[in-house]
Amino acid sequence: MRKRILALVDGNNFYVSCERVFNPRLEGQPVVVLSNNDGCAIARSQEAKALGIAMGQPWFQIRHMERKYGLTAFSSNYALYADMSNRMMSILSQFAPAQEVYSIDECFLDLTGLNVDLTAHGHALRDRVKQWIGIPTCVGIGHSKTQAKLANHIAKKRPEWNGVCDLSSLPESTVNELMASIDVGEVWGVGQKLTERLNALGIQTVLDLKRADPKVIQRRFSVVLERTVWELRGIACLRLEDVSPPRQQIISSRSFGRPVTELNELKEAVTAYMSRAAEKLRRQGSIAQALHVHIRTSPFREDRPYYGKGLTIPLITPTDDTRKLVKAALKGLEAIYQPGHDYQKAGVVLMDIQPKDSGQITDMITALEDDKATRVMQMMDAINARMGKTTIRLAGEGVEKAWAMRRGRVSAVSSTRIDDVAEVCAR
DNA sequence: TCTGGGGTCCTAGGACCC
DNA sequence: TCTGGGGTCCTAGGACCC
Repeated sequence: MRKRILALVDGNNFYVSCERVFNPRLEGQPVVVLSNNDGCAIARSQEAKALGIAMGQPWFQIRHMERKYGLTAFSSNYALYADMSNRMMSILSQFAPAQEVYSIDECFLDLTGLNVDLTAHGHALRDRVKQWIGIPTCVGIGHSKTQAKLANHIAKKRPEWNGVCDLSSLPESTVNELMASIDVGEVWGVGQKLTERLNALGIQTVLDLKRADPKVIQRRFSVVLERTVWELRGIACLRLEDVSPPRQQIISSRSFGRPVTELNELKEAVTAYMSRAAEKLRRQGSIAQALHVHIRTSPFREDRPYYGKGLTIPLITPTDDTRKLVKAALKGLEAIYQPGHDYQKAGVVLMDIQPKDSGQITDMITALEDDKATRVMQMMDAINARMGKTTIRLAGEGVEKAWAMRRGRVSAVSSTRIDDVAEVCAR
């Protein structure tokens, strides 16, 4: 059987690169993008990494670097990043017969059977993305997803590769040398806990893991890690998922901009979060038969007792109706709410998700009601799609939204909103 | 003062059944 | 006094990823 050839392409410091496209003065400067609520750094430029800023580091710990080192920070602007991502994925799709969009900033490409110089092909797609949308990328190529991931890591960390590393064209001995020089913790699927356990067994490098006995790994760890061993050896165990399966659960949860104590405000937040989750549910043509609602105080405050609780609620009949889902979620919220706490976060999860048109047997009255509800929801979604999110929403979401998150440093959505384009041009 | 959000998969263990 | 064992289903929690 012919070996597969897979590439992993990803945007370097993707969110930061998106901001730089519309603000070229940030080139060469330390830049971070902050999480929701401007809580912590979730993307860092090379210069920011060089300052020692860690992934996920709280903003309050690094904000002094603004003055000291000229650090620039942005609130996350997901509308912008999603739009840039779509453009990037669309360009990359031209370079391979099959593509799996793996996350907002990376995709796998199936290059099997392509009669080209793979390294040259990698440089060509990299140049195209840079030229057309201004995003720098790196390309890793190998015989499996895990190899492609590893190759991408090499392309990113070692400048001598010029952003493209093709393990599939290298002699086995060279690949092994590279693998011997990389910690096992860099392997896709090996996190902190597994690294510790592997190290305890004397498995320190990627090569050590590649050479481990798959059966022993399966017995002492899991079938997942056994698969990783085969993948490192160039035997592809993971398929390219070019059609994205519908979500099995849909989460909507957020920290508040300030502590919330009143049940009424929590109700507003849960109503808003469930509304967003239900929109996603309908967009993928599904219904949910259970939901989960949770609230908690800040786990970082040592001066107050922690309180967190969640409740899963089964629904008698599965639905995609925002009103029914909100009603159930609020009932759950009332059951877990305790007065006297400073709540910091709330969230909802839609679960037991099924396709809507699965041909379930219902009685005629239920069918008529469902039909009416479907039309109401369709109309709501259509209006919101045209006029902007939350143009029409449930009254329970509230108007003031004093609990809403802080986003003090958000950039303009330069690629999609015409008002913002004007703003960028006026700079 | 200030610490993200959204996912997947696997495993262990309990409940239940025969 | 003796007090099974194996299979299946479900759930909670762990680990990982970006």
